[in-house]
Amino acid sequence: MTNIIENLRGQVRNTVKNALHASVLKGELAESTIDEITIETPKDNNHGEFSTNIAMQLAKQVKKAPVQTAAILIANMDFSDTYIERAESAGPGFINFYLNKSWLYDTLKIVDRERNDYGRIDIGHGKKVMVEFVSANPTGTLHMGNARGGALGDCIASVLQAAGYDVTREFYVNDAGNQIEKFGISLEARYIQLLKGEDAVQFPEDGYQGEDIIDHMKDYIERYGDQLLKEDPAERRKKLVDYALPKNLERIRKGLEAYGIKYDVWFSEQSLHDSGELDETLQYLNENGLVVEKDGAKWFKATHFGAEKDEVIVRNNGLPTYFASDIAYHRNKFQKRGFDWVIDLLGADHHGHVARMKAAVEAIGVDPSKLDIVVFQLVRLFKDGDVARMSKRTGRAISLDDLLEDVGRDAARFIFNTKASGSHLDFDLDLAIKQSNENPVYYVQYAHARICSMLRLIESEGIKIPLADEVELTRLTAPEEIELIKKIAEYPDEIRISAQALEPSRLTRYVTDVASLFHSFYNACRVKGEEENLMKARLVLVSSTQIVIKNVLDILSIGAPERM
RNA sequence: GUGCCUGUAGCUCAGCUGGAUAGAGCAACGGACUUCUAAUCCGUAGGCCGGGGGUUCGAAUCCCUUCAGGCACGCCA
Repeated sequence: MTNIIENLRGQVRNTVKNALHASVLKGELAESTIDEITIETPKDNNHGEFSTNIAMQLAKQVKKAPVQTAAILIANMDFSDTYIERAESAGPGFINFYLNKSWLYDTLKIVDRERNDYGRIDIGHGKKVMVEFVSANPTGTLHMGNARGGALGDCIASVLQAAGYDVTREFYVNDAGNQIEKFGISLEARYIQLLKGEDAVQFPEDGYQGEDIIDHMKDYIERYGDQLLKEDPAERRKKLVDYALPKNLERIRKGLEAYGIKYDVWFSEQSLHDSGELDETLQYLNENGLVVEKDGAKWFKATHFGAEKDEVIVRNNGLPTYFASDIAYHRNKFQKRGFDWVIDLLGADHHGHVARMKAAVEAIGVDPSKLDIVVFQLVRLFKDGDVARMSKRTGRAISLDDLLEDVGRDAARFIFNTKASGSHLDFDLDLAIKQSNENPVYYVQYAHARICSMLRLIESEGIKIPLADEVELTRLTAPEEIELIKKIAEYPDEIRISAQALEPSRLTRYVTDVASLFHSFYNACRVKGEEENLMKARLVLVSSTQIVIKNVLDILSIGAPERM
């Protein structure tokens, strides 16, 4: 639960703040106001561990050149009880801070103490947050878009858990409304076609063309025969939907589970109709003057809340729209179930939903900042060097099941989390399948397996992996060792940033960096066979690296193999 | 036409709240296995940060404009 970097940053910030006070008190600097002292981490090692640009920001107020201000501040700094060794003015007026190496050795002690919990922080304070993701129509199978949304949503949820939030993963089941109608009509058409021939009935223009619909009906006929031919059509469609829908849902559930995703709640849209919550919501909006009638339909005045246009919530045939259910659904999330923060994941093709959903949340009296909608860009699939166009209409998309079979869960989850959600993702199927160095997931897993192998060998020779407190960590001085420890120290802060940005893709990059620094260390330094104290110190470092890699892969739900 | 996303090395992408000399992986080229896993490492090369303006001590980052690609603009979800 220790964020090392954050603590150090705090030390630096306080040092600067105190120096600023002291300088003003002594009359060396004019009084000034500054919102916040920003402490940044320079990318160049020669610039120390931390730096601040305060002297440049202050230049105008104190009417002094930044370099001069920096010098005054440095002269007034007190480093006692901190890890800071020295501060230097550099460049146009930066102040760079150089730390005493002991912070690195203390880092290894923290990792050793926290073990599986290393990296966990508590910025969430147990706040209740829901992450709703995938929520695919149960009328068909899962496709590449769902696969990206799934990997992203699940990892966002895990990162938030690691950051101290109380997280609920939820799948919204669209088991009501228009698309279920279409589902029924499609099933019915296939049912009749299978029994009476292709030409017996025309397949509806906007029906679901997928093979799975036909398969469902083949199975149904096998079990129950043709008795539904004589049935009233509405009743017939209902029976077919009642048969196929649970099967689809079960298949979706199993597919996602194989992908490493387990939901806490499967929430039924129909339940909002049955419980009366949908009607209540419509009534609430109506009573608050947020509904207008036009052309026989009822519209929600989304424009009142900054949206571009109003939205139909009840059609002129009297049926509520999907959007109406979604308002009731969010009312349920916030008000019935008391979530403090709700995160919805949406594919870019639904980004039009963002503005109206925000408006709707405000309309039901909830602070819209409590709703975050993460819009992720669509996936372009490459195969044999060409774009493999996926078409939902013809049902020829690559399914999640295909993906898991061809690519595997680890590679798929890793690749989907290498890109920021906002960037378009090219998924190279051939590369993903390849078990070679071109495929980044193996690079990380290999580092882990390599460490496990080293530790196994050492232990087989009767040497115990020592505790960090028992060894001379100051023996670790090689640049490869220092860089690796620094990277390990960053982990808790990396969790913090990933959680705040809702970007787990940072973690795949982070863990790749750890692996890379480890491999460099491995090639530069030997462990087994070294002088005993050095070997022990390195064993602690190697073991810490293993812990960090394992912890990150756990968050991403990617396997950490002990052998490869 | 309007709105949103994206434009950074040959390819795929990082670049946090504006900071110091723009990074990584892959591909290319040259090296390293009698020693803890070579699915590895070390090195070389590769750039008008789409273009043009502006804001300021300082811009890949912020603002305006323009070009290119993706997506969305329904009483579908």
